[in-house]
Amino acid sequence: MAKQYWLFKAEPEDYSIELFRKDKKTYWDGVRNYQARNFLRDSVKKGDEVFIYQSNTDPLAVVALAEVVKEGYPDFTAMDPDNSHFDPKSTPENPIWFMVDIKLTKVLKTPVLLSELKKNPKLKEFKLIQRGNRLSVMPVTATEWNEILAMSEK
DNA sequence: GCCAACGTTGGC
DNA sequence: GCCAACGTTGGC
Repeated sequence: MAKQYWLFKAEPEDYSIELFRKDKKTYWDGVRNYQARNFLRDSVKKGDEVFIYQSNTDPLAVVALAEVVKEGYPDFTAMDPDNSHFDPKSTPENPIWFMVDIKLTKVLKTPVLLSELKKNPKLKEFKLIQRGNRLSVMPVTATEWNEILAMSEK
């Protein structure tokens, strides 16, 4: 299958890029939205590339690139009562929530700001900038991927 | 199965 | 802090 591209959102309070820089590799836990879950469980494949986007912070921007190193498997934080993402409905026999593992490929020298993405006419269709979008895992087309990368290298 | 109420997300 | 958008819940 051809390589696919994704965008993962993170709030720096939850998981910052500084921490990712230290970890190098991490499990992407805490996704509690069914549409995003379906992507993680069914569509995100090993070798796919991922934009890491920081939300609810300043600046709002795509800040790093990552690569999927392990495909969807049950999110164990949903089964840990002490975890803030605990969901009693998810059990080892019947897990509801899924995660993938990613490794850091590159921290962008110049983050691509949300405000810049919105200004780019080529990215009019990009899901992230659509009004009301709340998905924390979303597909990115190859065209969008390349365009956004190019914006970072200026 | 409908839909109002409620909670959360996330930009501003 | 506000609020629009949208997902989820629960009464009927």
